[in-house]
Formats: sequence, C-alpha cells, structure tokens
Amino acid sequence: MAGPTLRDVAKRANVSIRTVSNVVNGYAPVSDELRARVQVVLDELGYRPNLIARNLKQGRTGMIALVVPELDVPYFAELVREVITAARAQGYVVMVDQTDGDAERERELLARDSRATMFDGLLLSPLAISAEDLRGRGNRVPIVLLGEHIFNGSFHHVAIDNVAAAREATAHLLEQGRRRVAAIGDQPYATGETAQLRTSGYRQAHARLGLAVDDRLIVPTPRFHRRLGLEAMEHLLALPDPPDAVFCYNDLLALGAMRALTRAGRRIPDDVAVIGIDDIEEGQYSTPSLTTVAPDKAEIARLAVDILLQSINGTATTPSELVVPHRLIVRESTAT
Amino acid sequence: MAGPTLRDVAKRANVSIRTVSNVVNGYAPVSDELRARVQVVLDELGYRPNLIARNLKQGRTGMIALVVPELDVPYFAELVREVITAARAQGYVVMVDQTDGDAERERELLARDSRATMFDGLLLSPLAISAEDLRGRGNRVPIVLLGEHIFNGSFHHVAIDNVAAAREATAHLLEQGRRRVAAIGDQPYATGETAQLRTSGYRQAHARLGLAVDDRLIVPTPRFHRRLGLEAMEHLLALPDPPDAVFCYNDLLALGAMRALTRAGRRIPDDVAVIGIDDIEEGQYSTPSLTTVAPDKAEIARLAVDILLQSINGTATTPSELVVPHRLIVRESTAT
DNA sequence: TGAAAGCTCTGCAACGATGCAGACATCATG
DNA sequence: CATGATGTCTGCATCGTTGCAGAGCTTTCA
Repeated sequence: MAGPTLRDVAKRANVSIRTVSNVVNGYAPVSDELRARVQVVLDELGYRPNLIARNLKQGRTGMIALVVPELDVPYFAELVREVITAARAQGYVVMVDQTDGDAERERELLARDSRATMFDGLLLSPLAISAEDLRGRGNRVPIVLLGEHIFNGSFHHVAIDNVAAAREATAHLLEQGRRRVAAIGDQPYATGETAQLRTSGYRQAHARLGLAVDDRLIVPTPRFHRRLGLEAMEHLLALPDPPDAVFCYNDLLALGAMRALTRAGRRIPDDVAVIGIDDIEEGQYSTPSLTTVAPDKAEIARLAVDILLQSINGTATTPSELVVPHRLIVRESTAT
Repeated sequence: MAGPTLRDVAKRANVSIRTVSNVVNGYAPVSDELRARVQVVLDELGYRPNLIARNLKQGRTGMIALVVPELDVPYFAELVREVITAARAQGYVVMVDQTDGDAERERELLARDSRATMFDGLLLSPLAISAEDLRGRGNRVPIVLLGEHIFNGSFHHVAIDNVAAAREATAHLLEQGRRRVAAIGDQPYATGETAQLRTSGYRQAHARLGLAVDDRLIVPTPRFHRRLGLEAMEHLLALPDPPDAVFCYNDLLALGAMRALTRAGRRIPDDVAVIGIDDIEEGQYSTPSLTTVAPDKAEIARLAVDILLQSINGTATTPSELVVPHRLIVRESTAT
C-alpha cells in the first residue's frame, strides 16, 4: 500500500536521508557520482515524494478550492474550466465544490470543521451567503469572490460591470425600436445583488432614452435556470399587452424563454427579440442562435487566480475590486 | 497567518496536548469538568485541526480526484455534479481536473511527480490514454474508470452498455420506417473504444432487421462537440442520397446536427429525425427538443464512488465491471 | 488492609518530509 | 606548515497530529 519513503531509499543507497532529499529536490550540492548512485535507487524503488508530509513541513498544499453554486450550469462549468487552466499555469490544482445555492451549505463550507486547512486559498462564487457569514468565520484562508460585490471592500473581488452590461443589452433592444422590453431574472431580496444590478442597468437604458419602464414587464425568478425562463416567458405572453423583446439576466433564462416563444408559435426575433448574458456555447447552436453579452471568462479566472495567489504569498495589498471587460455579441435572436 | 495548534490550546488550558486532542476528537475518557474547561479555550482561540497533519498521521486525506476530458462538456459537468454529491455523502471531497483529451496530459497526471499522493483514490474518465499507460504507473492509488472498458479486467469500471444503447437508439429510428439512418461520431482507432461500441450497436440494429448498412452514412468525428456534429451533418446533406435520420453518438453532436439541418431548411423530424445519447438538460430545451438515450448518471456516480471507497478500504475484491441502466427518452426530434 | 480494577490524564514516539548547523575532507594560500 | 575557504555530506529538530503505553489516583472487594 504505502510507497517507499526517503528512509527506504537512504538505507538502500547507504546515504543519509537528507542526501536523498537533496537529490530529489536538486537542492544542496551533491557530487555527480553520488547523485547518480542515489538516482538509481530512486528509480529502482519507484520513489515518489509524499506530498502530505512535504506540505505539513512547508505549510502549503498547492491546492486552492473553487466553490460555485451549480457545476452543471454552463456558465459555471465554463468558468471552472478557465480557473483550472489558470491555476495549473501557476502550479496549483483546484478542488471544486458546489453549494446548490444553499446558504446552509455555503456556510458549512466556511465553518469550523471544514477542510479549509487543506487549501491555500478559496475562490467563492457566492449565491446565498451573506457578508455577515463571511466576516464571521475564522478568516484563516485568503478568499477571492467571483461575480458579486456585496461585501463592499472587505474582500478581493472579480466581476464584470453588471450595470453597464445590462444597460447595453437593454439599449441594444431599444435601439431596434422595441418599446415593450421585458426583463426576466430580477431578485429583489438580500442575496440577489447581481440581479439587482442588472435591473438597474435595464432601468438606466430606458431612462437615457426618456422611456418609462412598465414594472409588470419585470419578472423575478429565484434562480437562473432554463425552466424558470420558460415559465416567466409564458407569464409574459399571457399579459394583455405582451412584450416585443426580452432581456434575460442570463443565457439559460433566455434559452428557456426562447423555448416558450417557439412553442407558442411566436417568431424570434420578428415577434419577440431575445438577449441574454454569459455567452455560453449553447447559445451559438440554439435555434435561433442567441444574442448575448459575453464576459471575458478567461480573464475573470486569470485575475481571480492571480490575486488569490498574491494573497497567499502576502504580496496582495488592500482588497481590490477588479472589473473585467464584456462585449455584446449579436446573433439571430435579435438580428434585424 | 497560522492558526492556533493543539500545543497553544494545551499551554493555555494547562493540560497536556494529548488531552486537548482527546477533547477535540471525543476519544478517550475525559472528565466532564476538564472537557468543558478545554472546550472554552478551544473556542477562545478558535482552534481548527490542521488536516494536513492529521492526514499525514492517518495516511488518508479524505479527498478523491476526478479527472474528465472536458469540464464544459455538459455530460461531464452533470457527471461531476453527481460525483461530488455522491462523494460528499461518504464524507469525501473531490478534486477535479481536466485533460482536454490530451494523452500527454492524462499521462502526466498519473506520472512521477503528480499529486497522486494527495488523494486516496482516483476516478478517471479516460479519453486518450491507453491501457499501457495505466498499467505502467506506480499503481499507488486505487483507480476506477468511468465510461470505458478497454482495460479488460485490470481496473474497476462503471459504464452503460454502449452496444445496447446504440442498438436501441438506431432501432427506434428504423422502427419508424426510416431507411437511410446515418451515424455521426465513429472513431475507428485505438482510443475510440466507446465510439466503436456504439457503431457496433448501430450495425446490430440494422442486422436484426435484415437491413444493409451504407458505410458512407457513418461519419467519424475526432471529438463529440457541437461544431463537429454540425459539420458532419452538412457533409451528409451534401450526399447525392442524404439520410432521413441520424443517430449521433452524443447529444452535443446531435445539437450541432440539428443546427445544420435547421439552417439548411430541413424539417426535424419530418425530413430528418435526430437522436443522441447522454440526456443533457440542454436537449430538453432545444428546438425541437432532442430524443436521446439517458444513462443513469447519478447511479454511475454512486457506484463509482462506492467501489473506489471500497478499494481504498481494501474491501473491494477483484476488479468489477459495473453496468448502469439506460433508457430511451423520446422527444420532438423523432416524434412521429 | 491490600491487591486488583477502573478512571483520568500524560509523555513519548511516530507519520515523511525539510531547515539548519555543523562535521569532515580537500584544497588553496601566505 | 598552519590557516582558512570550499565543497560534500550528515544528524537533529521540527511541522501538528494521533497511537500507545503507562502513571497516578480513586474505588472496589475479598
């Protein structure tokens, strides 16, 4: 079961444990002859360093944890991919966990008996957790937040400018002459910060054109899933004066909404135009393909990992708020 | 930076380190009075056990690694979710990594300097790696393979019956009277075992009805991505005698194929019926929704984690080949 | 009353690796 | 030739925890 240790190798090669360690790490000066001799034994026994022991001594694990609400939500899946890639480039591996948007579980992850000590740092995409929870914890491990900024200045944080993104998405629809633009995805309660920022952007776009917002066209959804987008759209279609365009707070909602429209026999974009946020790959292959606002996910991941590692190394200064660029990608669902 | 240790607590509470450890773990008998006194100090200092040290002593980490080709492929994302859930139920956490189907990278993961010693076990969904590679490694950590069985009996293995799944999918199309059923996704080379099994099933379905297979309708693709499905479908449509149905080796290929069909103005399923494998959520919301063969992903994850933990505990017997049930789900893309 | 048994609690060693201080041999230098 | 510098190699202590053996005290019972 257990592999050979430095001791086993040392005994066999008739040298000290320390020398074997030096050979393995290429540290201290070791004569070429001895190095070769030890290397032979290393190979013979198939020695591999026990990383747990090494980590105990060095106080590092080379692992960071990444916690997202739901792994099978494409946006997060794509983000996780980028984070793993970015971390790997810096010699780190990533432990992934999901919370299912369950506040209890998010809290548990940070709490007393968690495995926090196993990781050098934590990337957290919070959904249900509050600032209170975060501050209350032992604060042992460096944290970087993804996609929210409700913790005003207490933590490092990486995200797009949600207000601007939403404003541009809405403006794109309004500029086409659409005048009943609905919004799907508002979350008017404590943990719905991202959604609220997007609602702000939606209102700003109207305000800048001097247009009034019909609040009945703002449909809240507790999560950003396809099914909820579908249901919200059905609700909107049942209104006496249904919308001629929909801004969905993410692509999944938009895909659900498009499904509802197609089923109801509405043409996209002729009868109703649809736009989302996230630029998940699925939107390129849907029928029609989906117009969206694309955050630079690779950049989010890269920056987040960078700051986290800086925090770990103690070279990070005060908590930073990093804003990552986004851009509008026009596809068939709003093509004129 | 570093948190308080057992020693710090012991010193402050005027007891031995061992006693503090006993209180923390509730192990040996400790008088209620002393236990309470120590607990107070534990809380005061906010003590948290150093899991690295504990693991070093116990030779376990409570972590397993899960390696998949691509995290942002929905099937794997959904599978990862299930694995994390299953592992959590057993008190384990999951480190996720992806190989991008790169043989080099898959090999590297198993090789000399990998972090293998950090994990109690490994779940691997191999793509480019060969049996040789697997056998050649130090064989330090228990392994369970997902979705392939090319390592005939050398490793634990969990998968659906790929031949049967493909046969049933193809039969579903043939039973509708379709007579030019194409197949997208064959991989006629060493590491394409899964694809080859599906091709076998495709042929079996024809054979059982006494029908000949037109080999020009079998389009190989190096990966199972949307884009490749789209391109393969375009190729098929350009044939002098194009197909009236397509069996795609996974849902992503099918979604790409449907995109090509829609763009070409073909009606689904009237002109061409489409079926996939995997039952990813996306297929429920596509237009049209996608008929598919659904593997029981939760069961795959549960079984895989179970065997892996049994291997870790030494209670697993000889390598087992576990077959997980699947079922046909008929949706609009083949509705009659 | 004395030995055995039971209950708490403690100290030492160990998991496998690395940091540090030095031992020893060799060599150059004045 | 003595001295110091240099180049190799080694042993001890240590990271924070747990396993083990037993110390010290009280209780129990013949």
